Amino acid sequence: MTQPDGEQVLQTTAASLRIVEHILELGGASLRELVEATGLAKSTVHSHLHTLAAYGYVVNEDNRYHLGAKFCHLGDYVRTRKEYHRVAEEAVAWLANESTMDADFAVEEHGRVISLYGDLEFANSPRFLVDGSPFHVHTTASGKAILAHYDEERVRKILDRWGLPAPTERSITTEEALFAELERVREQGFAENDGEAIEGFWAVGKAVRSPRGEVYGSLNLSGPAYLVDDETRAAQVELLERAVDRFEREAAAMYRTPEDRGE
Amino acid sequence: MTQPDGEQVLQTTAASLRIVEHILELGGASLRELVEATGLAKSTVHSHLHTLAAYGYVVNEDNRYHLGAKFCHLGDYVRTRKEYHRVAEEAVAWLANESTMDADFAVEEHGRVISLYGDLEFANSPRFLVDGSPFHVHTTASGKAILAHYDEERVRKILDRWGLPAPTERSITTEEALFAELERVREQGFAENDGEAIEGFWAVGKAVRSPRGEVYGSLNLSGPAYLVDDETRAAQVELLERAVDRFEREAAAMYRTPEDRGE
DNA sequence: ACAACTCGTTCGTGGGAGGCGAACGTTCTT
DNA sequence: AAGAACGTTCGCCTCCCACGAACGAGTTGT
Repeated sequence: MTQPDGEQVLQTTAASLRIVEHILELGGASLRELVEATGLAKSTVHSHLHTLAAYGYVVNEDNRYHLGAKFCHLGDYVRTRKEYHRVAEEAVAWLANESTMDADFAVEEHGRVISLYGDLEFANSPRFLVDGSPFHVHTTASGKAILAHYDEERVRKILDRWGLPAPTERSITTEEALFAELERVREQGFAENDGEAIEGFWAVGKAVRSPRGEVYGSLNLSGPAYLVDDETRAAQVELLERAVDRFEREAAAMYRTPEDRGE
Repeated sequence: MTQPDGEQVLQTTAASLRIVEHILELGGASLRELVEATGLAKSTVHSHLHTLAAYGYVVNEDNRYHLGAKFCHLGDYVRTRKEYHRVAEEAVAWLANESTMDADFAVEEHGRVISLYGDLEFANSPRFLVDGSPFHVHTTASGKAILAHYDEERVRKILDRWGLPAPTERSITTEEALFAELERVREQGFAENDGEAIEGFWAVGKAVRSPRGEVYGSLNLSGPAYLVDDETRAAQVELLERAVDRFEREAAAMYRTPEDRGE
């Protein structure tokens, strides 16, 4: 769950947002459950829910509160907002088709990694059940792939904010190790993740960048580690590289404007 | 845009939510634009944005505020929350494949109709450009299909809250006309919409219900009115009926439990 | 059938937090 | 270099949120 940083935030709004996240976490909740989860007074939670409901962010189905369908639309809007969204979707679809693994495209936001488009089979399987919450950058292939192209200061800022929690034994736990890993990523051109976020879950990721070097996000292939040997691993990297290459060329073409020609 | 009803709502939270919706409407906005849109003080808007950003609901890309990727996850959660979501997705995919029209599945929430799953080509075309915001029940095929199975009181409550605005000349504008239309929908088993929400945009919808008669939502086919003649119209209805039938049978099988057998 | 319990809703009050305006910082423009 | 435009920070005053208590509805047990 997302924690607020130490700074000054509007407590009323923050309480409402926390309630939303508790509903998400609990998969729908009764008033009582939310009172327990938040530690607020019954009447307080009630009025938050009332407000959220008035705006359509929450629905009440026989005394259990759920998130409203409005989030679907907001989500769709976010997904289609970026100019490159068609290209990204196509890339993911192509990868999912060519590979036996899961494919997705993830972006970094506020120092966390979030999957924007994805064709996820394994991740949703009972064996792994990846919850939707954003991942820490240092535990994912996508995060490392993206961070490898940031300058050191930007990386440090993220680490300062979120730290280096270790969800598994293989997770990176020191800044030193992370910066070494990022160097390795830059050298080999892609990032790998062998059970660093989720036990037994493997992934490769490669950053997608604009001609100017800004990082859009990262294309990734992932699946159960036991399916991966040297051969399949090489094949996944090969696929990724082709997908990223096409993505970057198409995005570049899309952004080309008269002034670019002049320069 | 969603308006709060007259009741007492938490003003701080409400202001934050309104800011979110303004960002959506404006497709990303600067602080100044939001100050103008909301009428609040610069510093006030700023602190709202700061709070929303702290929780990941808003991102700042070079001084323009956008909605955060977190909405994608919340949206995905909402979409997959309902137990029938797989069945609904399959039904939409099947319809989209069989028909030349757009297919979608919509639900009623807080008196508005919202499309949960959809394969929308025409609706996103420049000619129509359906914005994501929820529709009024009386202007859509899905809304009418759903309302036809509600009791009169429930329908009146919705009308009292939202009224009967007329986005086009063909829109239904009186309660009387709407109730007559709902009666017709019940008789023929499906609802039709000929440019009542959007000029030149046609749709048919049919409610999907549980064995107990609760309405899950409505499956719909839609597209440009100029593509529709008597023959295609009949074909769409035929497809819809088959899809709804399968949906209902599969959903019923899913919910069948030992106790249902006993009763 | 009644009482006891649980859970959701409503109401009135005090104190803290949110909204405002002014001042400051920063980035472009001319 | 001066000015404008915009984002950010600060401190105070007022209002509105958070609380607790009382109420109502629905459920269980004996």
